[in-house]
Amino acid sequence: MTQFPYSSAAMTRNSTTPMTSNSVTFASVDDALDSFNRMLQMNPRPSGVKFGQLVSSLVRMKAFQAAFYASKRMELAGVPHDRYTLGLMLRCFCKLGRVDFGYSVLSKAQKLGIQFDDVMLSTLIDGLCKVGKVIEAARLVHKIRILGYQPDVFTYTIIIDGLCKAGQTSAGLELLKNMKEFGCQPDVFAYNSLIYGLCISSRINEAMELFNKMVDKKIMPDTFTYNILVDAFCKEGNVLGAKVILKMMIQRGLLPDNVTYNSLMNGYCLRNELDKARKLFDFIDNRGCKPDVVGYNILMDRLWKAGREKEAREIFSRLSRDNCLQPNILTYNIAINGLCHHGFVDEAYDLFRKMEANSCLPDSSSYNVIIHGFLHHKDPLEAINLIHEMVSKGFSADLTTMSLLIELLPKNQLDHPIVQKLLNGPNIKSHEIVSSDLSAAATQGTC
DNA sequence: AACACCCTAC
Repeated sequence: MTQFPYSSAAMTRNSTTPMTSNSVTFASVDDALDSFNRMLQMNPRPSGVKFGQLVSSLVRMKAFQAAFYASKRMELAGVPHDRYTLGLMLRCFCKLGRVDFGYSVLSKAQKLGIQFDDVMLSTLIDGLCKVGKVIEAARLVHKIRILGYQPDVFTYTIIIDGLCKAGQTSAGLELLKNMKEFGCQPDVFAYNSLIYGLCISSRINEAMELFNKMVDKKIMPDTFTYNILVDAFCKEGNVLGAKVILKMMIQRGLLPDNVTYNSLMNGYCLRNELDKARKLFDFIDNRGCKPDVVGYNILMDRLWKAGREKEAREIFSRLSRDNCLQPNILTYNIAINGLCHHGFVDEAYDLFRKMEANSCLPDSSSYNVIIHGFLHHKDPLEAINLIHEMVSKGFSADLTTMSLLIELLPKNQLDHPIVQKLLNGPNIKSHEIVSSDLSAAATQGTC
């Protein structure tokens, strides 16, 4: 095992990936940032390549905000960007939903005389799709083709995925034909995107046809393919269909994973078979393939909804006791919602306030859930304060929350100054606030 | 160095 030389914390290379000179893995985001801070203080400073490796490790941990900051600090410290670090920065912006800054990375590359490549363009196209700008993304593909870039199987798959998620599955199927005509062979990724698109548009029969077609073409379905189909059958309440797919999956030599089990558990719950769902949960637990956070979330939510309070609470505390698992934001939102619906609003509020300390910042859903709790069961005036707090943090109260507030608030409170402000003042869109720091960096002309 | 699946609020 090779040690990254700037780290005091224990650090491992990912044993499942080949050991390459530019891949380095940290145990946690904090470890990576500690290492980064040490590197910045060193004299002489480590090479740009080492900084690039570090930023890359943050990106692989999906710590995009941290990766962006690191990359920015590296730049301010005078370490020059190269094609690699600019590509990472672009990826961070796109993953954070800031394609606008993504474009500025490209112009920055141009200014620095760094030629951007197909990978960077594909990253940008994916960023556009992910913020719902599929048409702009498709136009960009057209434009780059004119400029002489050849879209490859990645680029096409990104657009197909974007079209499917925008509800344009038929256009996605059309693009599958077109890419073949352009000499680009679709792979398992492209088929998975389309099968997923057909499933979420309730076209499960066509999804199965496409599945058979890909097998005919000797493109081997993988775990993702089977998971998509298992989930689709489960959501239809057709657990028998789901089991057929599961059997096919196992016959192919693929093992069901947490995603498969979670979908099945969800399927049983939707059929009101909560006790198979529980059995399945315990079955996974006894198999060495532990339930993951999502599994806990699904089961806890369905138990709350079935009014099985004691069991729902037990699932939550079991998750909190598990050393390997961390409740995520959805865990809290589900628990808060369940508590509120059963009248435990004070307890829900305590949990809401504990989120931050447990390194889970409340999001707009957390606020909406607790505010609904207050509106329904307790004190509409307290709800006003919370709405004010959420808006001041840059989240928007959703329409349901606002209309519920107006409905439930005593008439003599409607002219409450905070209420008037909420009703008249423009709410700040969350995405404009979440990355206000990114905006600051952008307006300084540095990115 | 770019792409895919499972969980919340009405």
